[in-house]
Amino acid sequence: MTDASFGGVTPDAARRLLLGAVDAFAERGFHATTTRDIAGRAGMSPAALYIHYRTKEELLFHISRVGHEQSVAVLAEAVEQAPDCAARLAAAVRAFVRWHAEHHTTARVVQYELAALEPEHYELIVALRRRSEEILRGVLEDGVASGRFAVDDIRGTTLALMSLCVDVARWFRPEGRRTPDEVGALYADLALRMAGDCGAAPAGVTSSSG
Amino acid sequence: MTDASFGGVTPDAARRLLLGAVDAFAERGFHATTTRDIAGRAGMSPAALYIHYRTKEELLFHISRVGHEQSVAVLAEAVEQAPDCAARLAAAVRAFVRWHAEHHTTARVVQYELAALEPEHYELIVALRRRSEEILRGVLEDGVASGRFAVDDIRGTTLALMSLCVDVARWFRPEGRRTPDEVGALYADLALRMAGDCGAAPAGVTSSSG
DNA sequence: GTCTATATCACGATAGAC
DNA sequence: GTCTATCGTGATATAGAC
Repeated sequence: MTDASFGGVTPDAARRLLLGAVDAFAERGFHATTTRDIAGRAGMSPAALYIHYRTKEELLFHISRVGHEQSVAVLAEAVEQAPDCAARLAAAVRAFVRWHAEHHTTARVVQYELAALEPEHYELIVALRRRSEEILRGVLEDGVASGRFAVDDIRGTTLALMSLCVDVARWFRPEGRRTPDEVGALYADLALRMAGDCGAAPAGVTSSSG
Repeated sequence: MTDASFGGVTPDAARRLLLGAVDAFAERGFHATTTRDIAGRAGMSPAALYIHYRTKEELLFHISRVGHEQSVAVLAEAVEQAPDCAARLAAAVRAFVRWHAEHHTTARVVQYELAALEPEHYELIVALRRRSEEILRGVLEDGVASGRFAVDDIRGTTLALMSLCVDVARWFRPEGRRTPDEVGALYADLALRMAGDCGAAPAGVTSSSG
């Protein structure tokens, strides 16, 4: 099992099913995954799944909700702790990317299997996702207002930043040449460049801003 | 039908099936799409599909191959025509993004349904995709060598650029607030910033190539 | 709560008439 | 080449014993 994010889920069988579903969905996709496969990974019979979850889709919804809540929390925490807006952007992107790399299995399900959710579940998840976008956009807006960043199209740049961070879940492999932290650091630098950050690059010239 | 990229496919029924498959795969994903659905969109019976294609997977392979070949061609052409390396990067990203936005239906299938391909087909497609990456990396390398760009991690930055461009296919909607050309222009500007382009106008003044 | 066994259904793909 | 009809398979989900 790739992920420790569902440690709080009880009973034990429900958690094992959840972890099995994450792995299976990430590998094959929701529709190509069978309930037999999920139950098998959890060491149970196919029927046992339905004791803990009403449908296969409910499993996906559970994974998506917990995953999104976690990534939003990570992002929000990173933004809170940084002193100025350049540090906030760097910390936000770094933390968000690191989460998507470390939890790439969960993240892949969370980000790329949304279409398989039932309409009302989908709406709920999209609302969560919008919060991530708003946090990032807020950082960009502050930086532009304070003169630290130079961005014409804030919405468009936010969208691009989200794209960049989220897509890490698609290509990241733990056996690859970069650690989650290294990808986070690279992407934080790229984000500052995209934001037109003038104060950072050459020699540690930092102008504090609100 | 959203796409005119398969105009050369004959006979007519084979093309209609291909176009139906593109739409269906883009909407629901490969595994959630039924052969009945594809045939229905083409105005035919389920059995007719098997006159023109051996399996459902063969349809996906055909779409993926043609789509990838087109996007690589668009990218290669853009790179060839530009005079210097900054113009090359801008033109490459602009053209590549525009293709992914204009052909977002095809592009979505091409980029996000690869996992459903049979192993040998998958390998063939991945080889095509690698060529896109190499073109972009080449532009970055030239720019760094000539001193025009400032990039530490060329491979990583290439990966990020690819991510950014390709992900356009996931979120782009024709009814959204930006045209394919506008997204292309924005992303070309962002790409120059990511490359640390020093010779361009001061940060924030988006005088990108248009 | 978990199992074995199974109901029910829809899928991909084929057969054979025209 | 296209149709109607259908085969065989494997899917989700349920029933009922333990």
